[in-house]
Amino acid sequence: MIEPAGVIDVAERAGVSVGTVSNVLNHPERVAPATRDRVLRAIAELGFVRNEAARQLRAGRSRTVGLVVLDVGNPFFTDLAGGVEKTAGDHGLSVVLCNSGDDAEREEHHLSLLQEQRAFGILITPVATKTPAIDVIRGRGTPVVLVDHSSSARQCSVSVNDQIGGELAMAHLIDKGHQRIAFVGGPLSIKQVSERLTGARKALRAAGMRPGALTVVETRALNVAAGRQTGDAIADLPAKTRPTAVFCANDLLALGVLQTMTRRRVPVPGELAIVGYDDIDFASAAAVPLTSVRQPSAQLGQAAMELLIDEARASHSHQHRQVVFEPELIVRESTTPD
Amino acid sequence: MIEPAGVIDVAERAGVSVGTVSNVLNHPERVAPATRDRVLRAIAELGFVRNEAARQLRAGRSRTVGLVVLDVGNPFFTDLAGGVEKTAGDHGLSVVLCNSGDDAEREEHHLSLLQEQRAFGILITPVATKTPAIDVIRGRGTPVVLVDHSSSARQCSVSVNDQIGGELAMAHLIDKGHQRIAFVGGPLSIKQVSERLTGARKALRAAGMRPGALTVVETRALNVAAGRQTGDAIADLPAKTRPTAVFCANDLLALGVLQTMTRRRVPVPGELAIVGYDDIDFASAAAVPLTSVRQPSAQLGQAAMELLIDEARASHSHQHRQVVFEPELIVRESTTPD
DNA sequence: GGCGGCTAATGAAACCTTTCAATTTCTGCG
DNA sequence: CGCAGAAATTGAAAGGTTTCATTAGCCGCC
Repeated sequence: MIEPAGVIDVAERAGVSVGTVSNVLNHPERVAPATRDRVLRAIAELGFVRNEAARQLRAGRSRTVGLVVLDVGNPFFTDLAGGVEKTAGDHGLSVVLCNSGDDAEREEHHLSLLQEQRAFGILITPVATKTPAIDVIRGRGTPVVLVDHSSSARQCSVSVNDQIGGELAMAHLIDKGHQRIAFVGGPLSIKQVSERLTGARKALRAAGMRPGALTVVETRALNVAAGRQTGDAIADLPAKTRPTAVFCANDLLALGVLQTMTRRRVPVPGELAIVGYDDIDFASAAAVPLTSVRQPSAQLGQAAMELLIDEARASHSHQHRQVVFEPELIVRESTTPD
Repeated sequence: MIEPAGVIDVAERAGVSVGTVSNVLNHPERVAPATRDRVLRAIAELGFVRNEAARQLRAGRSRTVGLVVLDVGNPFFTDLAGGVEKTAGDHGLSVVLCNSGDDAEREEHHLSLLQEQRAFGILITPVATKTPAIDVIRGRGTPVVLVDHSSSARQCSVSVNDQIGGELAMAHLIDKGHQRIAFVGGPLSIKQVSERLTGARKALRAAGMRPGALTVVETRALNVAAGRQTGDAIADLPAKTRPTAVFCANDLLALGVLQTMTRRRVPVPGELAIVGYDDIDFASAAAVPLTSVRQPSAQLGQAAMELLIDEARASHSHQHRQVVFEPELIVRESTTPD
């Protein structure tokens, strides 16, 4: 293990000053080609690697953006992360992916780490609707963009209209003639979930059906395991009162429900139609391909990153914007009997 | 946007020296309780946030470990990342997740960023078997642990025995009476893929079958799309020469193949049995629940992180170790006709 | 030959924290 | 009351880069 070389060593070897070395690294056009080559050679010979900590200390701000999501296990978020990372890369920024796991404490922990790192900016799908820590961070001058979460005009956000998504899903089920429908999702404190539910209720009213036609089953989490559990609860109901369709707040839940139905030989969609949400890759590969509400996840990530960059670069003239995408219903076998 | 406060401001406000402030932050036991409280109050009042860059500059090394994986879209890797992150968190380290996407160039890019950040250590599933950059990094004193990749004694690694996994899968198919089997996976340059193939061939020999019984279909990638494509190619073959079983190098491929078969009404496992690899959550939720080779992904991550910490803390007395886990075959409907 | 105007290169200061040897303050005891 | 020893606090140095006001070097033109 050799002592790592610094700019000073490079400068010495190349016979120039440290300032010149720095210029070769950051403003190559300012230094004469001959000198530049000499410096570059010295860098290669010494195996010099720039110390990002020192650069950052001087710059006062890092080149890293934090992306805090609710669940890395959910392909929706990894797709979104893909969009973020691509756009970030195009602007010379790197991304650190943080998983809050829908836990406010972990979210807070990640946020403080990001602040200590003087993150360039933060993209976050917050656990709670009201997160004072976020305002504090923005108050300190770090741009923050809310992702998959609509918001007031006081901050930038990127989202998909969850009410419309809920309406699309519900209207589709009503259209197929279902009279007893269950909404499966939770915790309801998650905004996306409650909005989708609101949309579903709206569709119910629009169709002139009584509110009792929709039963809400609140789950503890939005993953496959919770779906399986809920599936069992539903399958246990007597066929007469059992819902004939479920609208799940995301695809993981839907896949869990579907899995239980398959195991317990409840025909889908014959006895139970299922609609999911997100249209992840696995939705179409499921036991019965899932009808699902598609969200433009990668575009969402891209738009969020672009907003963040705008807020960072034009900090004074920046106008907060709320970008809202439209979801799209993808109909598959889980709601359409052959 | 207020000027952010530094240790100096805090010291001034609390009426102590900067050294004491630093001690409150890093060695609270060294400072008298009364003083400590005064400093903590000043910190709260000023909204002081430690500057990680400066701390790092002084320390010479960061508290971040890099985890470079082949595909964040693959749940196997996100599960693995979960294990890594948990273990890292327990030791006060944070993790940055980097996606190489099986592209050597992106891998290299991530590695240089990690070096510039003076990463505490690096966990990597390398794209190529031979990656000189890794040796250079280790030579500079940064611990590196290979993940899901066995290796020579000259470095730490954590892996699951892929040959045995291949053998298990293949032996199972042979046991079910299949005589024409396809191996689907690629690029074969990925070690995990070629090892699984080697294991499959071994099982073939052990069963006394001719090598021609196994056809190798090399894919461009290990994702659902590649699986769908291969599925079409297989389904296009005349029933007489078509394999009666496929062993896919991972579950994403298997799900893709399965999806095509379902769409094209080729009965699974009736006309085509399918075995996957990794046993991701979605494998059991598939159209036909997938038989798959389970890997202890989270444990893998945990073990890798522990090895890394050992290498970092006991750098001189450290003995490189190769931890190898055993995979396990999970049999489901995709290979067992009712 | 001298001088203006230009490009290229210089080097010290600043960024903020941690460390550690040195100093001050406290405690208990003779 | 003084002193030894322990405990608490101090303050300057170090860590590696970037910035920017200066200085040096060069060219062409009067």
